[in-house]
Amino acid sequence: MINTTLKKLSEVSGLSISTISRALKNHPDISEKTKLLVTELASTLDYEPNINAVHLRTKNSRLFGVIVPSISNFFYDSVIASLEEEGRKNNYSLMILQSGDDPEIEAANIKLCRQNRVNGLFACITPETKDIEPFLKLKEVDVSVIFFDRVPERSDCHKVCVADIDSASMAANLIVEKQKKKVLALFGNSNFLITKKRFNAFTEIMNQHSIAYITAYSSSEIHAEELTNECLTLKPDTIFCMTDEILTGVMRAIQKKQLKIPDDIAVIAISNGFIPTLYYPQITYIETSGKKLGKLAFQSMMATLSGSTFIQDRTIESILVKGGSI
Amino acid sequence: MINTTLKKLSEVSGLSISTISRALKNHPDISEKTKLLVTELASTLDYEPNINAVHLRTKNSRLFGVIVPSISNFFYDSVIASLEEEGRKNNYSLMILQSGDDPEIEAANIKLCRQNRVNGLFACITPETKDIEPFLKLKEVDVSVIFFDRVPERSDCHKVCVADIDSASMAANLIVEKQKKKVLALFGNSNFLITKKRFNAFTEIMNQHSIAYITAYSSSEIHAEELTNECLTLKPDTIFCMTDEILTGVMRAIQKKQLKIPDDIAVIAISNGFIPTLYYPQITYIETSGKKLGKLAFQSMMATLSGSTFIQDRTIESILVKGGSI
DNA sequence: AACATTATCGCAAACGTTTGCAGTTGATAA
DNA sequence: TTATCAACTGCAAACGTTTGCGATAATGTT
Repeated sequence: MINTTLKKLSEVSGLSISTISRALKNHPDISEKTKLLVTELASTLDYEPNINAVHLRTKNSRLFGVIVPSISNFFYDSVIASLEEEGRKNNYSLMILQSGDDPEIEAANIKLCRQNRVNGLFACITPETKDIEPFLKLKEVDVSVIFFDRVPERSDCHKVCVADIDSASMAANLIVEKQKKKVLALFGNSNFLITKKRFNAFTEIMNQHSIAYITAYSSSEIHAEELTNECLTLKPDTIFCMTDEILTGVMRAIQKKQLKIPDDIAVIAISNGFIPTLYYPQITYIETSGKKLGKLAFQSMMATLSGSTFIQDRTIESILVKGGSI
Repeated sequence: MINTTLKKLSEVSGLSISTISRALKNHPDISEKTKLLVTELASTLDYEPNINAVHLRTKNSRLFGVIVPSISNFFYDSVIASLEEEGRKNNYSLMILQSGDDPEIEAANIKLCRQNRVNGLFACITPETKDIEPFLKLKEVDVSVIFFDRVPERSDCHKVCVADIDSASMAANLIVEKQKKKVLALFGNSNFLITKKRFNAFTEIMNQHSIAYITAYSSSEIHAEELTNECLTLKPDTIFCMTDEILTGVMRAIQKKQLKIPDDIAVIAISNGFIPTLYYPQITYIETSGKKLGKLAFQSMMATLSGSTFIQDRTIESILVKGGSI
């Protein structure tokens, strides 16, 4: 059997298609009697509007695209959840796309957004994205792009990020406060602007207080674990982890070596908040909330959609969540 | 500016809309010269077909809906990733919907699937879903439904599940093998068929070998932690965790009490594979692979889509992954 | 030269909606 | 009776595609 359409409702009821259409959307031209008749008929026949036809006709998809590296990620998970929640409130749907950090898939995703005539796009770019022209070209067809988390360096686009400098400073200052002497600091992908900023902020404070430190970059759990194993020979008293992935790798190494936290070694991380709570004592971390980011990104989107030409460049401030790891 | 359409390409090139359309899809009626001209024009004007119009006209969305409780979940994450991978290969898109285990949102999601004219639906029902008629009604409009993981009890629908009885038996048998004497067994939501089956399989083996056991149900980390704290006073030598959520709760309690694994207490879990690797020693677990489930579910979908009337009822077999926790 | 064949291409309808405008009622007022 | 008005409802075009069919021009065949 085929789907119920306005035409079918029209045939069954004897009313015209336009009357049916108007009755279903509570148009004042239609009498209450007719409305009741039509809505009842529609529900018994399980009528659902064909959204393709609606969007084609109205030229409004009420759809946002969102491109993330992967949905299997504590941080992007919560960003998506938050975007969806806001979207639901405002009657927008989400088309979730994963880039896998592959620029080619990213390009294909942008194409999908165009084909689907999204009203807006939330984008988190890959480490290898050199050319953001395809994103900016979307503006020509009236779709606004909000970059989030991993954003291009140029200033003529909307951005929403978690605190870069502040979060690293907070971690560094806590290390200072706890009078630590030798720090192993592990940072994420060095291609990202956020990594550079955090690196600079962190090391600056270390330098100011003449705290010895070793730094390294790592983008995977396994690599972080290996790095930790190597560097533990240098006897650091503290390890700083810029991401959840790094933290899990570091913790594997620490646990394997049976080191006691925080006595043998202290740990502090920047995290979305789940992983640190799995250990005992729980890991002290600087929270970078995906939920807050999603909410703010949505606000920016709504602002540009309602005509604001102002370039949005916002930051989520971090908070310190104390565990017992330092 | 507005999007480029076939009409616009037609006006610019002087060719008819139909010729443009056929040229772009490499129709044999069109000469190579014309094709080249059209494709070049299309790419300079950034033409992307309006997918709404295409779907409306062709009556084929090449879209699958997938309803999960939440995408922030190790298991459903990997199911989705797998479905997407298969979908990409077969040129299908995914509409990802979260129910939040709320039957009302689930109903709204089904409605969305109808509106979007999905070709098929992968559904994981909520614990409170009593009436699956809305799902089955989709068959009337030619969309096939594959239930996965949490499935209805009735037999007239397609299902793909992880091993229920086997995975519990494997865990139980390992406990027997290790000559454990007193087991705390924590199971998930008691509404689910899979929980009942695992419960029965597990307890049967315990009974056969006269092993003492305490059982309880838990659906959250916090509750699992509380339960563990209470039951630890009974001095079990082993804890069995049916889900990752339970495992994290149990581990919190164990770590807080500073118990040594596996000497003070042994732990064994049924898991998707990530959480058990975070601890040291790593937790021994029965793997229930979301990736495999996704792949199999997709196969079932393709089978029914290509006309098979055979009721698919498949199971992913489990494998034992040894850690050092028992 | 007359005809058949092939290679190209265009016309127009259809998919299911929405919506400006015009048409049809019935009642009321003059 | 006729004009006026309000309350309803329908007509038809448009959104951007796809596709069966028919038209035209070019080529080959006898």
